[in-house]
Amino acid sequence: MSLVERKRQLVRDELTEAALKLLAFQGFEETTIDQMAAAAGVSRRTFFRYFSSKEDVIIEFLSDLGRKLSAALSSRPPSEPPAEAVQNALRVFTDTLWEHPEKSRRLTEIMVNTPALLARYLERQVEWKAALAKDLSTRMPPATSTELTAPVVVAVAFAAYDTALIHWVQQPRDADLNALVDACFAVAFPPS
Amino acid sequence: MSLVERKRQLVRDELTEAALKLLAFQGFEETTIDQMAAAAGVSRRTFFRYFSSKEDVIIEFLSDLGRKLSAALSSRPPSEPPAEAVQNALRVFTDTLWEHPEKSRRLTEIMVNTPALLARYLERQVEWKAALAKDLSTRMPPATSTELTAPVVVAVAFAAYDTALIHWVQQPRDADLNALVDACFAVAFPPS
DNA sequence: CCTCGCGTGGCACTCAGTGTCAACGCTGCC
DNA sequence: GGCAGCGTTGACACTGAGTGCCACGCGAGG
Repeated sequence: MSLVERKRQLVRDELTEAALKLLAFQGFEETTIDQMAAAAGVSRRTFFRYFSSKEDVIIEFLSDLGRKLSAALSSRPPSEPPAEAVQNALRVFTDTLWEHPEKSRRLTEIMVNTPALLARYLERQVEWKAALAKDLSTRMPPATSTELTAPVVVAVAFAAYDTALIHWVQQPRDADLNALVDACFAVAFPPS
Repeated sequence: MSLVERKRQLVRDELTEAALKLLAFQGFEETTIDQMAAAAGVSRRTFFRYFSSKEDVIIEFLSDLGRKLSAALSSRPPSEPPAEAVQNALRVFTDTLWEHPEKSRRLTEIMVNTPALLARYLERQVEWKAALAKDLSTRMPPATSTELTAPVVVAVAFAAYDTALIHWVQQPRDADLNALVDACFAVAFPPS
């Protein structure tokens, strides 16, 4: 990584860190961009050169998750049943969180409990779902499926995952997300 | 309804109608509140006395749907299996749309295709889900269910419904929403 | 006739987000 | 060393969303 790139990364981290500190004891709505910028020692204008909106400071950590999700799905063996393939693809989500467990936990907590952020998250999810449904429709057994099958399976999988995520942040800090996800998937896709 | 109430309703309708006209050939983002207010012949300040945000002009039609949904669920017979009860409760959604078919179709189309509006819709849905899950958990067969079962069932039901809704607006104007919903539910809750 | 209540419009203000421009610093080249 | 080019930055101005405040007008009732 070049010098300029590392400098950019430094400012970026400074900004997110400052934002997290402020959000911790004020809310999200109560925190202004001026405050975050000032806390990170840059101007308001510079803030917008790193993040396109106030929500982005928090939401950014799931920015390339869409690509990772698509890649994960298409790398599943074609023989795998659709529901199972999506379920396994969604593990990259948990894996990504596991790279920074404590930070991910904090971020998810804030995200779930802040309507504006949750809305942005769900907004992104709509795109992910569309992409995954497109991929998945190519691997559906043509006999038993309609054009609705793939989208519904994807939507159901995300519904299960989100339910697990929401319950996770309401539990003690060391709760096991994977176990919750598995439990939710077991309800959503009952083993027949 | 008293005189003042009818006057308020008149302004309200004027405002939504004006907004819809403007949104039709400009986008949502491109339409300003000043324009809507001016088109309805009131001041900007008055606009905010009727709608709490720009999105509200469009989203408002599903304002008391949450209450209706909860009522519908609790009026389902206790003997009904949970998934079926939620599915049947969600029919009030379609029924509400059916009260003004052509208008509902337009509104839904705009809503689904405008990220900001879709986000608001999903935001509301989060609340509805929480309420329904709470209701539903009281009618779960205790033997086979955990505390996750009710939330997952509700989330899956909404996932199916939303998938139907999204597909509905991509189809010809006279497409049957009920048929789509039933098809999506059949995938989400396969008859065992 | 007066006044109480309410809907309204106007005004000023904060904050999010964007465009523009001039200054600064680094890098490479003469 | 000086200079040109390029990217980062900060300052300023501007639009649009959303809110608080106050003063005006109007109908209802004493």
